[in-house]
Amino acid sequence: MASKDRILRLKEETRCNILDASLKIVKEGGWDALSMRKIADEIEYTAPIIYEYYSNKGAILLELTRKGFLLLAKDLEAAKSKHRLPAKQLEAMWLAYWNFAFAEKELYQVMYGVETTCCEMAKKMPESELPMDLIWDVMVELMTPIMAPHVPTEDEVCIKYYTFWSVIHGLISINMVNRGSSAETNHEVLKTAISGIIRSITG
Amino acid sequence: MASKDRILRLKEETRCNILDASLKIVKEGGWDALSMRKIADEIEYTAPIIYEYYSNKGAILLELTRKGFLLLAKDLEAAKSKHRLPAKQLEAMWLAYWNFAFAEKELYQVMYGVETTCCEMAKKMPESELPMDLIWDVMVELMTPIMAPHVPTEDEVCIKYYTFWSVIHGLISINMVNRGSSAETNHEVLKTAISGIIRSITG
DNA sequence: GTCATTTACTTAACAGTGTTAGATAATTTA
DNA sequence: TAAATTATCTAACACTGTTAAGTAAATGAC
Repeated sequence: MASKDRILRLKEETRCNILDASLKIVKEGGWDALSMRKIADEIEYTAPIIYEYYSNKGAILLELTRKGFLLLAKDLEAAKSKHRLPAKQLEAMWLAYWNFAFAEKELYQVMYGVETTCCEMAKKMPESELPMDLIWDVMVELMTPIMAPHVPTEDEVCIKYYTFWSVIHGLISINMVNRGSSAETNHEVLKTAISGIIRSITG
Repeated sequence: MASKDRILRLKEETRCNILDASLKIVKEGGWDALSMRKIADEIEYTAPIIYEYYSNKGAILLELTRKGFLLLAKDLEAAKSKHRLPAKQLEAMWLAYWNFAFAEKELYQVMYGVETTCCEMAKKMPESELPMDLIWDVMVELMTPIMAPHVPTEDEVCIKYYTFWSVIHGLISINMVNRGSSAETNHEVLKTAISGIIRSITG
């Protein structure tokens, strides 16, 4: 029954190919260009086949966001591991977050609903794999020592965390929509914001 | 030739009706529900008629964003006029910005490309009516005295302004996508962020 | 008032979308 | 080899934005 395994492996492969094809199409022609028939073309099948791997187009987008968050989490972990001091780690992580958004622009877009449909989608995500919940724990762990000697309540940490997140995400999305100001200015804003918040957190 | 005037007035009215109908449809069924045929239905015409008022669907969205920014600008002006101290004015304006985003959720979405298509659109906007350029002047005027006695360079003001904007917009969009945390927490974040930045600006 | 012209509006169609049902070809099982 | 299962495709449905051609109504000139 080794053939069963081979078939299962092939199925897993086309499942993956569908995602790859989708991302390729989006990278080439934007989110509007993404259609079931084009995906099918790319993987050399006809459209209905896709529905044996994903229940609908939304499921594909959902899987792409899942993939995106996994990648982001990996990047953040890597950034953290490059430093020892919590403050430095935090700074490196948010910088990595920023870099990810532009390196994987299309993924970031689907992750944070730069599209209405995705917006609805994000709300349908199972609690356990919510966007930033994965990273939340790590961040909180970092922020608490930074705020020492003051021992923050959970609420305090929460507020600081959301502020942090907002600054970065806001900067990114304004940059994407509003074609932002110069790259230098942007990086300046980013650094100012990060160090400013870290300073405001430091006890 | 008074009939000419009446006809022109009627035309202007249906032009407006198209926008109203669009907004109504979006408010009832989300951005996905918006279609030319549904708009036509709403204004009791057939679809092709719309193309005599707007060259395509994108033009309708563009006009909606324009309308949105005008409304926002009015709200901000009103908020400012309620205070005398620059710091208080600035705070009130950003609070008004926040309130607008949720009171006119659909407009805010089309304004800041919570949709890919809109994203592209925003880039096509004529320089003169760029999203925040209208408000820019007012903000800068406010920030300079706050930063006194230090006389900031244009770059410094720019960076502070962008930081401000990012915090608020980031908070809003994270809230919209990620169904945010509790309303109290959010308001806390908002106030913390606003007062924090104002404090960091104050010379 | 009649006729020609313009304007207002509709119907029909094209090419595309997501999605489903039914037919067909290929493979595996008995 | 025959039956049953699986893989795949074709055709269709109900939409989408958009355009071209046709029809009815209002307006103009004589």
